[in-house]
Amino acid sequence: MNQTKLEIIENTSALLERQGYNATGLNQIVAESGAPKGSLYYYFPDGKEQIGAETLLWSGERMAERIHTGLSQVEDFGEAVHLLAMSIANAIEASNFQAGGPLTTVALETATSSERLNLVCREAYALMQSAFEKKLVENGFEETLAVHLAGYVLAVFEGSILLSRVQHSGNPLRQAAAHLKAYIKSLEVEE
Amino acid sequence: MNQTKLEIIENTSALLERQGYNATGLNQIVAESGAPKGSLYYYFPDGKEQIGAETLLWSGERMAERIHTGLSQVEDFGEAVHLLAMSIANAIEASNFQAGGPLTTVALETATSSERLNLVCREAYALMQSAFEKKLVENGFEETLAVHLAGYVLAVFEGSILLSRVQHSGNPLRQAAAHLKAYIKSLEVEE
DNA sequence: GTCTATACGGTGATAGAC
DNA sequence: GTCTATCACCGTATAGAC
Repeated sequence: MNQTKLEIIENTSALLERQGYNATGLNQIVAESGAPKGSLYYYFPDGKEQIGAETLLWSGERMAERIHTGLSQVEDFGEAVHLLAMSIANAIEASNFQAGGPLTTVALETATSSERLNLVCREAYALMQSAFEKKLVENGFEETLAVHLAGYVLAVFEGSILLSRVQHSGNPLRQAAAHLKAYIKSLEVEE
Repeated sequence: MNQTKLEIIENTSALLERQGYNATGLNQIVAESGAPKGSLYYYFPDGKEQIGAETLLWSGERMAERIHTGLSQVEDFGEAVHLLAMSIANAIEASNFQAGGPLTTVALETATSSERLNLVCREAYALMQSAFEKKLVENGFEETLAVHLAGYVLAVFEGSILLSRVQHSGNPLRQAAAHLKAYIKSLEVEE
């Protein structure tokens, strides 16, 4: 990918994370990314919606990677998920609660207002869910259970990250991680 | 509360639920609510932010009520939570995924950009969490566990409602409800 | 590929008549 | 209490020079 284009996407990702889609203007994107002002519509002929779509897909891929590498630190799934949640909680606090993933806010803003952005959000979440699912299968979970459980884990992460950002504290995420770990352990025993 | 003011708040609540805060304009609010156009700043001297704040608090109270009455249908907490989730899943589908609570989107949009709205979101979530917590205490859960567990339940609801809205299917919420019920049952046994 | 200038609609907010 | 008129500003998008 072109260097300028990548720079636009990277900076847009950060803006969407902080402000969401509707609050982020094109002027702000070119200002923050330092990209040539006249080249925006050259790289993204469809305008803002295309910038959003490409940014969200790119972000989803990076998030899935982060989940994958985070989970690979420990073999046991319950422990690995707990560790990952703790590291995210620290990162959210360090960012002054402006981090937490660019997807959630935009996904809600566009769930019914832009089909293009909605579809790309679905794909991004699917990538993240797959990362959890893969680790579950490695841990010996049966395939269909792994899919459902991965969706549940994703929901817990998203919900507790939301509460952490709103309450300006990493604790909701940390407590959710503890409950999630306990639940997964109870499933591992039964197998 | 005044009739006109209430009508503005009710309609704003629906708009925030569908579109979020930044996508909702004052013109749209007066159009949709049928309220006298000139009276907006009479009832809400601080403008849009005040409309948002009062709407979110009002919505939070109503959501907490709904949780309370929903949970009171069944005695057992695990069963009650499951039943509530199922009824929300149906409601979300019936709304074409435009429902799911006005808080989540606005809470994320304003988490770091408006202190006033952030504080009112926190209060709204606290009301909802209290509704879960109260039921847990009634079920014999120890106080501090009840608080933490209520926060976890709230996170699971928020996260899985998000996924349901994005994926245009009530299933993420339904599956999360099943996992949540199983986890709660495992805690009940231990007590 | 990148620039400047600009079109055009919509935004939140205010003033002053009634 | 409610209306209309109007403000200054910002949004996305486009045109045309270079």
